[in-house]
Amino acid sequence: MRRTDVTERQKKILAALVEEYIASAEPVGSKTVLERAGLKCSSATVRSELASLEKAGLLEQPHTSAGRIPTGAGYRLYVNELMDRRGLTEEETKRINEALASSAGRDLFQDAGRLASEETSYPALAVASPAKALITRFDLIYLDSRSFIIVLLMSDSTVKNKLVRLPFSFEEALVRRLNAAFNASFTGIGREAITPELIESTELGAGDTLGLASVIASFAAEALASGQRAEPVLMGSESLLKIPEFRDSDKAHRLMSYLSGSELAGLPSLPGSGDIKVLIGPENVAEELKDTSVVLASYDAGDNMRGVIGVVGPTRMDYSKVAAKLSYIAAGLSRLLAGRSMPPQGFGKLMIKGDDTPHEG
Amino acid sequence: MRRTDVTERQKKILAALVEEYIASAEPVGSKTVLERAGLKCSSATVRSELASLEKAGLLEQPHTSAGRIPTGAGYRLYVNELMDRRGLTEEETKRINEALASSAGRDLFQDAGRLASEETSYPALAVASPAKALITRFDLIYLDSRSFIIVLLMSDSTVKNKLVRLPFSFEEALVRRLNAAFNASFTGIGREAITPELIESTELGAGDTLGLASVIASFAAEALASGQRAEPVLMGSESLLKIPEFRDSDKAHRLMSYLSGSELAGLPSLPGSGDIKVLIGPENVAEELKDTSVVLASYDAGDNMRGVIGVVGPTRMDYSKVAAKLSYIAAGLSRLLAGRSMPPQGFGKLMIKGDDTPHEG
DNA sequence: ATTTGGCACTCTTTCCATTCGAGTGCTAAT
DNA sequence: ATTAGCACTCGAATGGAAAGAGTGCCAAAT
Repeated sequence: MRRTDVTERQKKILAALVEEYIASAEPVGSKTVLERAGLKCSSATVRSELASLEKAGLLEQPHTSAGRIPTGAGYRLYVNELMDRRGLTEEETKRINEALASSAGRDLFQDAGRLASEETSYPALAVASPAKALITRFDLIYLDSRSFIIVLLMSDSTVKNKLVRLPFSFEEALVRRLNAAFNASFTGIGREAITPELIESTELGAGDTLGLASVIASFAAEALASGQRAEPVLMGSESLLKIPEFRDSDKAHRLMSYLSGSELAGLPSLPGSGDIKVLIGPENVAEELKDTSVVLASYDAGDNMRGVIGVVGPTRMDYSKVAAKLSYIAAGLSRLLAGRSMPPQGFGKLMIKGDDTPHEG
Repeated sequence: MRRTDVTERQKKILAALVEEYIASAEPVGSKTVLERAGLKCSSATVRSELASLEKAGLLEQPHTSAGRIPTGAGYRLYVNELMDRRGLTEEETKRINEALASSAGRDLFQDAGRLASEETSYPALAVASPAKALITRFDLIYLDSRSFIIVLLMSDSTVKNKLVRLPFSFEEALVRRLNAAFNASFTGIGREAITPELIESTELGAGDTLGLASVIASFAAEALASGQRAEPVLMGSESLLKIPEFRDSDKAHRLMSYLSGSELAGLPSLPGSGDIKVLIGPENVAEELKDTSVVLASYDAGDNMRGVIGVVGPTRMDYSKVAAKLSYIAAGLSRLLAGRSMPPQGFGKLMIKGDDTPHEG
């Protein structure tokens, strides 16, 4: 059971078996291991070694008289100690760089997720860790006697806005007074601090008899709340269907439903920035992921925000490649998001940060 | 071949067969038809009628000595003339109403898509037809000597914004001058009108020696462009896997890839608002959809915008139910989006319209 | 004490032949 | 026209039998 029980030769055998299994998706027998590991012994010897490894809980047999496949523990040992951490080819890094660069600016999360999925051919998900941003500043832009725009500058330097159009008239002066009042009492507070009492006192303070304050407060509350929930994007879930393990429609369906439906709440404590976290099969908490592996890479999204990008695949997965690619993509994201010190595309040539993805009629 | 060749009894038989096939997903034989249609004749008669229908191109046999299934033309006749357009049950309408109401405001497209998918148990997609919105008004909010916010009010009443932070200082007065200059020369124009010359003249006019104008112009151009492309959302594609026709992983994979990857450019000329369009199997232009059916409903998204919501499923589909549900959802969307004259959720009680979905660090 | 060749054994997979059954098409009688 | 009856067809299900892959173990060899 203890790793120290595993001899050098056994490690070599385990590594060969895992690699073969990753490539072939089929139980591996003693003969095949022998070939791949290039050992100087007979298949009988390998067999007895395999039996030991099985006793140690690193391998298992689907049934008597089939080859063996790694257990979760087997993969874990492989990933921790045996795996040869090769990097990416030049072509691969180039491809990733280009893809990230070309998506510059818009929908970076989505594009990064798509990229991760395409590169690994597994479903990918990307989350920006919830920002606990507060409101730094209010601006109310008076448009005409019945409408104005609320512009909120958040502490994480995002900007949110809403156009408010009312069925009755109000004065520009009122909007100005409200602007000042909100800047005074609604900045730097959390959602729970927005109470009916606060709204009422703001209303009184600004002389608002029309209820505008409650509209503004409502939007403020919404803005504070929306930052709270992470919004995971899932890309390329259809690639599951190409994986032998998920040829079974039911299995694929279960996993896809979980991925697309879940809040991904089960996402484990995020790894530190730049780190890679590999969760192998049974190590996953979520029941639905028990026989899949999850590889996560975290990136620095700037302004103290941390994001995670990851893929979900069969336990039989080229961990080395996948980890390298995710890691590289995550680094690229960090570079693009955290620094943002490179010139924007288009006409400009200066650094820009903000929100440019509105949608809604 | 001409529809007039089809006798009343044949229509009855066709209808029974289609309905049975929709329910069972398996070729239907003469005996089953007889039972379901409740005809006063024998199975032999039905058989000869079936043979006629087959000759007319409305039915086909997967192989000799199996039951029959409808062809595209068969479904078409059924949908056009035979289908009994029953409405929704009270429970169904209630469920849809509640779902739409609860999503009020945020991510309505996405939620509507999800709803459509859940209700029909087919993959659903929702598109807002591209708005050709122009910029109505610029507001530049000066934050501090190195940053300001650009707020754009678009002609479709959405609002877009961006926080700009620069590595050098500038005066509030400059920002004010630029604000006026952009309001003068950049409102009401299309993207193609934003030329280097225009930017330069604006720069000169406002006395901008720092290049701020080009940053603002760049964002303006981006805002004008982003409205142009429709952004389809696809929901519930995993439900494909529950459908017998798509138990085959390869088939499912092909379709899912098409749906998630495509620009949905193949979406046919949209039906008029309130209309339902049914595209049966081979009627679809896209090769990938040749053996699926697409049901589309359009809705009115306000401000002259039109959206489409639809589902993709097997040709064997309960057209009546699906059409009714989509139609009802589309009507609900129209109500929520076009009018928007109902009080917003939260603290407010007045009508609100705008953009509240920023994301990006 | 480890390694090895050999061999019996176990299971799955594949293949074939057979049967089974649903459904048709045709014909002759009504 | 309709119908009962029947021969026919073709896929689906059934049931071994044979093949193949791989193991486990033992006795001999190193």
